[in-house]
Amino acid sequence: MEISNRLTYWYLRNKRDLPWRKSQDPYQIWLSEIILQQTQIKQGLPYFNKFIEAYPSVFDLANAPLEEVLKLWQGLGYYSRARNLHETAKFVANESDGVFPEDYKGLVKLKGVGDYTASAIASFCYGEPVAVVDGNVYRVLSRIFGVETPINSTPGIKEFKNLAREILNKEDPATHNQAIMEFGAMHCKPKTPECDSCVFNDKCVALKENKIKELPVKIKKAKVKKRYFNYLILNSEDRIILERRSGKGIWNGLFQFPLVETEEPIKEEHLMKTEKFQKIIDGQKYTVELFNDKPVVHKLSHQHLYTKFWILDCKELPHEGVGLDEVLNYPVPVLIENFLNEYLPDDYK
DNA sequence: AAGGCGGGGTG
DNA sequence: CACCCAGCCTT
Repeated sequence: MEISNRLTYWYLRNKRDLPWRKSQDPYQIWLSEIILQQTQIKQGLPYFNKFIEAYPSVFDLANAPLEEVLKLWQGLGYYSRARNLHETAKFVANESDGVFPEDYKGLVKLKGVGDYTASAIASFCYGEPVAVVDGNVYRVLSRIFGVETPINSTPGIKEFKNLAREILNKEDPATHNQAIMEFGAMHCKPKTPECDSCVFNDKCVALKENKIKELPVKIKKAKVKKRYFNYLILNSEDRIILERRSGKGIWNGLFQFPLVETEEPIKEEHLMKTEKFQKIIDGQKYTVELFNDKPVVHKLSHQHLYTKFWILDCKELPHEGVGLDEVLNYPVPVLIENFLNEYLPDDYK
């Protein structure tokens, strides 16, 4: 109880004023938690406001087309969150009268809702005494207790969940959970924690043993892969070809131009010999021009995409295509959006 | 148990 | 440059 009291004491004086903290509506809490998965509040906040404005209720979200939801989500990343969000909204609206499950057990069955998110909703909305463990909680607990078990190992996940349970204030789990996360985000920060003014600086094991910089321990993951993208912008009378990505890779459900991916950087002569290029150009006349002399490097967490945009001016498109005036209505990766903002004439924006 | 999935921000 | 972020899903 001692730890929870200190966290709450700190929290009540330092907490940020955030829109979802004014609400106990499971729809709003759920929406905020999905948006904030692996996402900092500063980045997620404008998206939360956009979504609440566009979809005030779970029925509004459920009735929207997936493409519209993806377009609103554009730029936030991890797009499976948006697809799961939409699917869960349809489930709650159509199969459950718009009522969310009212405990952890029911919540965790929803698509896109795991242990963390179910615990957050259950404690914030219903006061269920379940402990949240997110990146902030790992950091705070590992430092206060000096736990060196890797946070992304199976034993680590169990150990930290148990620790979080032990210190949980079961009288007010909502405030406790908010407090420990906010404390981790704003005070017990990864790089520059403010130990001098910390409410735990009399007992923090990491501080005492000078291990602040080493904790929490995390197992390193594989390094980034390089990929070489060549996008073909087939332009005929201000209409171009867009294709929808599908499958298990990046950007599933988003739109892009016809893509030639190669193992190595590629020159124009080689590009023209590729199967995809021949298929898309289909024997007709065209002129080709490289839009960007140096490849655009787009960095994801685990891939670096070296990208060239080739402008192909041709007589007709292989199919109807999309007018330049409506391209920006499609959900696209930031890489494509950035290109379009350079390529499109101003009157199309 | 391990790998994949975005984009923005920090030191 | 490395590391982090109110994690989850699939294999």
